[in-house]
Amino acid sequence: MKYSYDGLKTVLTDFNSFNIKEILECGQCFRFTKIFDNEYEIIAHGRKLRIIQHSDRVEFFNAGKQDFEDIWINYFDLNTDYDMIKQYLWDSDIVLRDAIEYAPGIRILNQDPWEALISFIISQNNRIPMIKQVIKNICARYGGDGCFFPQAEQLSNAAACDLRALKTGFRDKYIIDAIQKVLSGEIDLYAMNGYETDRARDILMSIKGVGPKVADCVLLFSLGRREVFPTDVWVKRVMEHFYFGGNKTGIKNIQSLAYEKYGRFAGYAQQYLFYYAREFGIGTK
DNA sequence: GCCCAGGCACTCA
DNA sequence: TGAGTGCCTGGG
Repeated sequence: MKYSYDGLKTVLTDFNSFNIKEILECGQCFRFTKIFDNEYEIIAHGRKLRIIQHSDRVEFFNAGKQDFEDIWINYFDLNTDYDMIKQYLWDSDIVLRDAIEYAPGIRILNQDPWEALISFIISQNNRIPMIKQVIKNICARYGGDGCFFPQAEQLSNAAACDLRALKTGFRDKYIIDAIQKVLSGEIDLYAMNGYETDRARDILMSIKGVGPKVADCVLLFSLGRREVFPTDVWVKRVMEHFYFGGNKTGIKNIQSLAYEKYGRFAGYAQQYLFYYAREFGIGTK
């Protein structure tokens, strides 16, 4: 990886495994807007970033050298060797090869834990365009002038009916519970980096409306736990398709198989599989 | 009008 | 302990 700042933008060159479309549209984040093919606006960590991908370089607008080093390198997981990970997964199981080849530019973003928690609570029993809209509504109402994702403090005065007016639906009470647990200090998301994964998952699941799937998404996408394998309906379908002859099976069977086959890289495998499954509608016919 | 979507809580055997 | 059911909302 090489990068330089030209006074207007930071330009990333000599990179591998980076495709902005695949990164953003593999289901891990919600605050982005497509401007053109290979051009997106992303809002994260209190910044608005415009990003344009060319064949030989990626341009980060509104990102000075300091922001790039302090925020975006970590956010885009640029210090992780994806070639090594893909090679490991490629060797570990033949089923993954098509999925990796189909979207070799996927990366797992390192998002803010609070934003990830609320976003994935909203995601349950919901569609992606609707999830994006609800998050946008919350940011517009509580995120200040920049419409950034509001911290728990900024949401401290929100009542369930206020949230419901922003189209959260029945998830309003879940968001309220998350706000209360964080504000009271009962849960400190930013202290969970040092916890064992199982302990962190249990703590997350003590929040109303947070089950295994939402907890695993928070662990994978914002707490760096790349060994977890969030198993939503798409991942369940694709796993049943590839490993269980298209027959229904339980989440536990799927996850234990994933840990067995993909090991500490199960989270990455999940992303390749999810993207592949959705693009081809695997298991829906 | 009905069905369903990137789950979860709740109820009841 | 596991299966069944209802849930906001809006687009097909």
